[in-house]
Amino acid sequence: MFSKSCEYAIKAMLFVAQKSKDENRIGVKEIANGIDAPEHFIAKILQDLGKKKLVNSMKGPNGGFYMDSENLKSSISDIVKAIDGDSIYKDCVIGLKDCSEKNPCPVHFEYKEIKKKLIAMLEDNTIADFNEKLDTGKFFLKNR
Amino acid sequence: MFSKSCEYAIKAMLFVAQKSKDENRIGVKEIANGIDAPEHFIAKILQDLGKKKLVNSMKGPNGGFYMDSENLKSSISDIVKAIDGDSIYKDCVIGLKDCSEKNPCPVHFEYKEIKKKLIAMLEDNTIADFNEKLDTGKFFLKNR
DNA sequence: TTAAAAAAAGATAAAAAACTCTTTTTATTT
DNA sequence: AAATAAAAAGAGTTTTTTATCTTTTTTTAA
Repeated sequence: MFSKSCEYAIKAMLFVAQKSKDENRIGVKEIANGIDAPEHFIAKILQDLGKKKLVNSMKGPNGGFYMDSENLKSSISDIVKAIDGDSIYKDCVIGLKDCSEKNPCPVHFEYKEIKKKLIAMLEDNTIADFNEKLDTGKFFLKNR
Repeated sequence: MFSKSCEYAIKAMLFVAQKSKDENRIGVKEIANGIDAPEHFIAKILQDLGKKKLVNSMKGPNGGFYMDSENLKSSISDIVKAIDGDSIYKDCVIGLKDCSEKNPCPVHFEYKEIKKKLIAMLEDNTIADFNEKLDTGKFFLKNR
């Protein structure tokens, strides 16, 4: 469904949000560790997310990644769009270049409903929402 | 969602089913053309599907691919499993190695419902069903 | 004002996926 | 039996994705 980069991106964002509360910043190494991802690889991804204003960062000692209140309002959808683009939103399941109501592939109408639900899910859940979830201790970003 | 190979596989299967009615066989070149896919590449994919008994073939002049009544009973799910394996069925959306009811990722329960519908769709639709659809002329496997 | 800590940037490498080309095998038709 | 047509098999190549390593820049703190 999502690329590996995108999976890492989602996990990294949730992790940063969780760990960077009250002015705290968190380093790439800790993030990589916390979500079980290759350090240099998520560094790249976070740089990318940073350029796209989904996360903030500071260089130097005591630097790291963090989120401001604006960042916390992002949805999973925002992250997915930033990393994988909008292919999930517009591409045909079986790869028809121009699949539409007027020119539908055989699964077009059946998938339409599922897609709608999927998009709703991605758009409705904000980072802040997940923050609460993770705080309950009942959800995980990696398997110990 | 699906790999390119899998997308081609689905389209090729539907195309063969449609074009190989009453004892007819259809060649790789025609299939490639009919679904707008690279010839040698789908040849491989069809070989694979053939080994897995999802489609039949004959060598030699007048040979080609065709489907028997058993083959027509396959679902999209069968094709997906043959090509992409069962990752769609069992993998976590954000890539947790062991994501389960007891050890859920933050989106586990939201995605669960969507996944259920997706799988139902893939399992409920047989090649025979699609055959009827395509016969109406209102659905397409490629953009002219 | 220098040393250290951290992200940013750049460059390279490894692995996987997508695609192509060539040869072999099998079946058919003349 | 020979020529031919088609899939099967094998062996690349290219492109994309994933991952790593190195250098540079920025910031802080001693």
